[in-house]
Amino acid sequence: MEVVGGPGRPAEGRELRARGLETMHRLLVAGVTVFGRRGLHAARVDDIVKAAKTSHGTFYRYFASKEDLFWALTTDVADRLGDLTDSLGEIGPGPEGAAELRAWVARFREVYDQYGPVIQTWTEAEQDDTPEGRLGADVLSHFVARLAERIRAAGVTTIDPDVAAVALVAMIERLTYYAATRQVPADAEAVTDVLANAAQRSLFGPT
Amino acid sequence: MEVVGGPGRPAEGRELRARGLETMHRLLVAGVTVFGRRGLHAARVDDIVKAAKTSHGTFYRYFASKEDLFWALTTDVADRLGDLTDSLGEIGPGPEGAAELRAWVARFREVYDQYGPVIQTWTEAEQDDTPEGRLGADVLSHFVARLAERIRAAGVTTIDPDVAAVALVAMIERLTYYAATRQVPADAEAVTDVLANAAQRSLFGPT
Amino acid sequence: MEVVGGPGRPAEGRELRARGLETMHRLLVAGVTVFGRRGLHAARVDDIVKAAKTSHGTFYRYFASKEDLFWALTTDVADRLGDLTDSLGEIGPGPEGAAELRAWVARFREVYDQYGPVIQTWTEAEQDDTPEGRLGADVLSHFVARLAERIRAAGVTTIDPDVAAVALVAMIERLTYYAATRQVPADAEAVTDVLANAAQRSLFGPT
Amino acid sequence: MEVVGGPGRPAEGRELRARGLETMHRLLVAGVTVFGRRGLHAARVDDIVKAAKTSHGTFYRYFASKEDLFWALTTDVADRLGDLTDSLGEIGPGPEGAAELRAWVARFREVYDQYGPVIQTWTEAEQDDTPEGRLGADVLSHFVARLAERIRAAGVTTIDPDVAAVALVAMIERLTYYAATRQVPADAEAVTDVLANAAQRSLFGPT
DNA sequence: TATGAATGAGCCTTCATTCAT
DNA sequence: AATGAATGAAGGCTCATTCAT
Repeated sequence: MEVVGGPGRPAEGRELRARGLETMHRLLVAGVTVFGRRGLHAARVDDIVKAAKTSHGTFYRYFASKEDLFWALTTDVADRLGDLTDSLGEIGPGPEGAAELRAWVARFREVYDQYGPVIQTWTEAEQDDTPEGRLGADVLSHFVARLAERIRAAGVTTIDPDVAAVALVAMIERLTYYAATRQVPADAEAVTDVLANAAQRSLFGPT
Repeated sequence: MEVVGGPGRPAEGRELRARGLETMHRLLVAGVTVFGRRGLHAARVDDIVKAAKTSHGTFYRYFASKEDLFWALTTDVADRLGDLTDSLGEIGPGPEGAAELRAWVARFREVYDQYGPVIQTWTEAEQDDTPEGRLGADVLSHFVARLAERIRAAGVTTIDPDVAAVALVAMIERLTYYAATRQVPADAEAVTDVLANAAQRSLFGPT
Repeated sequence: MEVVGGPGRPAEGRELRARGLETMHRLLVAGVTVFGRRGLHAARVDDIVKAAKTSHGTFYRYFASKEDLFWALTTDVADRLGDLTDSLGEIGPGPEGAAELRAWVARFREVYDQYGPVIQTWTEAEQDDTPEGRLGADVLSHFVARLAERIRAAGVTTIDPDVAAVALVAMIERLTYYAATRQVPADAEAVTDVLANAAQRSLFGPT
Repeated sequence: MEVVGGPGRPAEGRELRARGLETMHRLLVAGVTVFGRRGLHAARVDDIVKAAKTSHGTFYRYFASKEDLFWALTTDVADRLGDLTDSLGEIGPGPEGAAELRAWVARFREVYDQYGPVIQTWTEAEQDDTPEGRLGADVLSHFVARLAERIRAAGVTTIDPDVAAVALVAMIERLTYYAATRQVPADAEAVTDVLANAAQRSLFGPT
């Protein structure tokens, strides 16, 4: 569960030296862990700070609030999922389409391995009605819309593409979650196979 | 979003007169609403009490704590889902199987209409490690196991029944959620159709 | 140092029973004391709460913040000073004018006995630029303007009425303060005499 | 608002090179500004450090604490006011006395122009009960006592010299403050005239 | 049975001060 | 001599829960 790239921006426009950068990175990683363990509301800044082996004062040097850290992480995920979304190529009933779908699901899982806990927390009831609170939902909407477009492009007519897209994303997200948290007795590959398979078959019938 | 039957048990074993029953019922209903709007942690007793048009003191006459109310609701849902689980008959590639599945999905949606917000909150990270906290997860596990059993009984071998069951439940739950919260532009019937359809095709190929 | 009338309004529009009213009153009185002892910024809610023999939670039932309590007190003083301002009758070189002025100074001292600490805190540097922060300054401005008007009406020309008014208010406020805090070895009557006397002589020459 | 002479003593007894002196001077000036803007308690070291265009670490090379800086400034003002106090010559009903008083008020204003914000902050409630905290009050007391002595020496009997002295100082300080902060629509000369005039007339009758 | 006032532990946030470079 | 990162004690505020009426 390592956070690799995430730029992350300091509260104001300060320039950060290597040390500061490292500290902020530790906080981001700790955020993923703690939000994943307790959820946004129940997570205490104290937990995050302890996980990052730093102090309260330091936390607020880099993030304006607990929520700010969460949004920073959300933005990171949004970027990753945005890239992922755009990377879905043509799908279809044939083996190439199946391979494409499978590769895509595999890449989704990679993002999930890093940011899963953040994504899960998006569903923590109704992140209020602030623009930031809706960010998670927006990312998912965009994600779904793109998939629907691909399904439509593939000429699927036996099923409503929009609804199907939601259903698929739901399935992928939840199952990946169960796999990541080991609530399902199957390894990553197997789960990816099942997902790609089920998706393919739901859309196009048996391969 | 009305809570109809809910057994409802007072904090201790007191006998309740009509008025008390009424008050408790209002609290249960308010609980569903408020937990759905804000999640377990962010929900304030004050919100619930206001929604139920009663007072703090009264709340604690009926429930030992905020969590107690939540568990009461969870138990209600558990009962409902337990019944639902057991009601799933034989499924298979034929039209009878498809009808069975569709009817089952439709019944699931009924429960979801009443208790959706509670079910969603089950996913709020890490309901602690108390037995009650795990109740939600347990209910879902049982639900999934039963479905896996039915899938296995139907002779499906092209796909791992356990994994497939998780995937289906995930899909059903999430999509019903989107439909219930109107995040998906399709009416209840359409969504039920898509779900039953996709499930059937994932498991048995095209109908 | 007793706060008598001050309506004081609860955070929202709650109706208050006798007990609540009494608690709020204790908080207002405690506020005067503590703000007077430590100033607005250095005063801790904890101090106020202890002085009022109540708890943190209770404090926030009645006031949204420390500043809110302070503004409530400021509003009270503003009312009192507003009344006082309007009550200044005709002044002039004769004995009636002198008597009027003396009575007015005496009434000022009464207000000061109750709310002095709040008035002093108004001068705590630049209460920011919020409307509330400026309230204190505004009250004083109005107070001064009214006095200037009376001076002008009395036909004083040897001295700029506006400047003279500021000077008088300054003198009255500070000296009353020193008297109230016993930093000056003279009793209330003596100080009132000196003030009325000095004012009268500054404006109209010796009596 | 420039701090010119200020002895300036480093935290310990270090010798300071030109650069260090410069830095310390910038901190003293920044202190006057910031304390004036926000008061002693609300002023943040961060504000001062930013205003002086230096860093936290540097601040503590020169001053042991925020209060230390404040006391340094207070000591400076004390010196200036001490000189001023001693410079008040004979006053009396005649034109020489009037001229003396006027010149003295003008000199007071000069000090106030430089250190006004510090003097104002002296009134911030209860500078604790430390010797340093009382320094401001002590300076004023001494100032008042000296003036009272001069009044007594001038043979004034119609008014209590001690009380009159306090009243005059209060008037001078506040009015100078209003003039310095432009809360009064009159220029420096005019205010000085009014003050000298009012003082003279209060003590000795019309000139 | 119901109400609303009171309590206080707990969490978020700030900021004076110290430390490492 | 200077910088900026780090620290942690304090203090504001919230909210679950209890109490008195």
